[in-house]
Amino acid sequence: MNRVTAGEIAELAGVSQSTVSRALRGSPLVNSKTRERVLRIANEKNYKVNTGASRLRSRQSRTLALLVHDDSEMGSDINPFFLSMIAAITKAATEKGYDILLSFQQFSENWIADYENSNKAEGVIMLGYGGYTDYIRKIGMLDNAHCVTWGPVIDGQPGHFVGCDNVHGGYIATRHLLDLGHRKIAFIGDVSDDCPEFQARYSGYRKAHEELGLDPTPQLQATANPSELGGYEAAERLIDRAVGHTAAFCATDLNAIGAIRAFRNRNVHVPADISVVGFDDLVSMAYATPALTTVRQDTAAAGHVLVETLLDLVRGNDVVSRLLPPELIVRQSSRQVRAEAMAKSRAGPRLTDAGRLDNAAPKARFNSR
Amino acid sequence: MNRVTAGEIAELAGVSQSTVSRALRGSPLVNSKTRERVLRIANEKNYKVNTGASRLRSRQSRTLALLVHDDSEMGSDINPFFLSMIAAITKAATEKGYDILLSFQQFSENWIADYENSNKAEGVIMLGYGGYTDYIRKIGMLDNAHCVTWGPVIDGQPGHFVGCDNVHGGYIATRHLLDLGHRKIAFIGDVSDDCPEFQARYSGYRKAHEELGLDPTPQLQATANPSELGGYEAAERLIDRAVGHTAAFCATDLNAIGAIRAFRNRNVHVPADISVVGFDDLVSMAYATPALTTVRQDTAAAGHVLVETLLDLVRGNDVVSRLLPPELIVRQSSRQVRAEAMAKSRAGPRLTDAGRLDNAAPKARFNSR
DNA sequence: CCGGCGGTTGCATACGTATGCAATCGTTTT
DNA sequence: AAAACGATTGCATACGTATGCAACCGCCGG
Repeated sequence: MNRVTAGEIAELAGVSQSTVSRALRGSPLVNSKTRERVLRIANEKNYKVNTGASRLRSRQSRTLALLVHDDSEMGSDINPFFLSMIAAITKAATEKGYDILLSFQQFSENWIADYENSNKAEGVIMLGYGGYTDYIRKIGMLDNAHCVTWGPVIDGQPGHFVGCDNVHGGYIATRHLLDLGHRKIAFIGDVSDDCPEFQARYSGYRKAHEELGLDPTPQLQATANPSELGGYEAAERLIDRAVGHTAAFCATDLNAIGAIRAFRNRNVHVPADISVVGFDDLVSMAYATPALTTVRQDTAAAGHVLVETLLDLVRGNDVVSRLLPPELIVRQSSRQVRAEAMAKSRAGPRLTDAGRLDNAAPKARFNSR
Repeated sequence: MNRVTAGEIAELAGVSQSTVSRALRGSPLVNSKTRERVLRIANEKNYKVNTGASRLRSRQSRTLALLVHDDSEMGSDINPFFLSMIAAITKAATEKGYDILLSFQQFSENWIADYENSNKAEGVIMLGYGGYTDYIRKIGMLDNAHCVTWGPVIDGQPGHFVGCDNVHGGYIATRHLLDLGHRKIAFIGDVSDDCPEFQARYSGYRKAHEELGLDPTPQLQATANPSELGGYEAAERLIDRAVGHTAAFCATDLNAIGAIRAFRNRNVHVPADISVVGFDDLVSMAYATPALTTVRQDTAAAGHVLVETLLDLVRGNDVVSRLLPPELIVRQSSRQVRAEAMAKSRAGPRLTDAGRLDNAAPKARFNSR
């Protein structure tokens, strides 16, 4: 516990407490010689400004709350992508001199107001509340709500959002597969209104097709909740439909991992028989077998933009929702379509497999990020 | 910003500010009828206690700092295991009514004192400071340092540590391989003084051997820093040594993933030719190919123990360092040793591989955690 | 010589809460 | 009936800082 107060530092420095406060906060009112002396003594005595008093007097907390949606009741782990975002956001906030109050919460009505009413935080960043965008938009309409949400950015919508350009992400992923010669490309992911992000990825998928005058049948779309198991089940349904797909674009990396496992179980091998592209670029995707071609979201950039946007909001500046550009990372799960593969849409016994293919493939680049 | 104060609630409720404060904090001095009325009004007006004032007056912050070592300058991502720990710790703190202040920091001398001097936090939990255990032990000697570190627990050492029982973890992993008939088991991991955790895992590895009267040669140990690449390089060295190992116990899951990739590149297949066991049970290890047999550290339990230990410390109670029991999770990367494999220690062309083995193996349990 | 001005400093105060102490009131004990 | 007691409430204050305002000092221009 700190027993040293600004008053004691003042006494030691032969000045008043006011001057100590001003010196520490970098006020131009203080003579540089005085400031130097005060800082030296404060440092010697290991003095730190008492945050309680500072917050009370200044009515500022220099703290941002980071709310991460906790869906652990659904048995699923926290999405690794969010964990990467947490680190990025925290570092960005630290750079700006702000602390991060971390919380994993179930959804409830009054968080934002609570954080600000109690002066625990000056603003809130929300992560993983895709299912609650409607409510968040409502919150966003309140002028005094300092809240930025990582999520779908929709033109003209109320509220403040920062998100990945999912349409473009879906586009480059699909375009990559089209460029490899694939013409029957499945889409694995939820395209319902519940998941605007995934809808956008699907929309990019359609856009890439339309550019080439193609019109993918709805049969090629398989709904999956954004987990590994979701991808697994969706891929099974897809195989049973026998639509002749030679590639699959999955709305998330976890979907992709699940789909690859389902394909393998049915003796459909990636990338020999089918190419797979994911979305997110989770850390471990470079380690998967085969290493996953995917669309990377730049979490470090996202962290900076989220924090800067929120601080603008806090300062009363005008703020616009922002889209961040994703990037295609080509690894080993996607390759040129083979004529024979076009014919093979269902499982059958095969001798080749992922393992051998790795060796047969051109020397794989080791992507350890 | 909260314009509602306890005084205003008091006026509305027809009581004094003191009574409001007491009612909100659950003091037994308040009549239950009065308390009810105060709570109702406070709720209606969406009143929240101003944390600044509360902290100043009570000299408590009801906040714990969570310091995560940032080694991003070394190009490596944050260890996924720590990310899992962060979530667990935060949830445990929330249950106890404490907020978590999250920070990713380079190592510096004065954190703990700084957090407490400024009354930002009542205590500190440190994650990922394996390389600084000596310094942390010194800190631990200070009576007023409220700090618990996730790390190696060593009998009689000063300071407060909570950690996994790495010796036992190493033991059960190795014992599992021995039970499968393996007799030449490699150890991949750093056994230098820098990494007491890994030393402990190695010690468990030796203990399992000694129980059967075996004495693994030092040739079977390959040093690796705890990354995927470290495991990759160590495995390559191991293969070149041609010591005839049929199994490998890796100090971390990332090491294991890297090693499996290196083996595959040399046409040594897991688990056909060699069994591999990891350590940590990262979320994605169930998705790896083959799904990794590993030693799980229960992060949820770790979070609870860390928080409870720290709170005990804050309250001035006696505290003992605690070891948490790890658990062996058997998946597909380990299997009974084959006579022929004993002879084959170097790479040679093979037709079988992980993919086919998955199908040949007894129906693999899908472990999605 | 005086008024004034820029550069520094100190004084006094308020931020909103938690808590020791005194006060009040109704009830029980002697 | 007086006294004592328990339950409940209000009063008054201090926590440590940030900041408006006044004060002070040295110097310049008039």
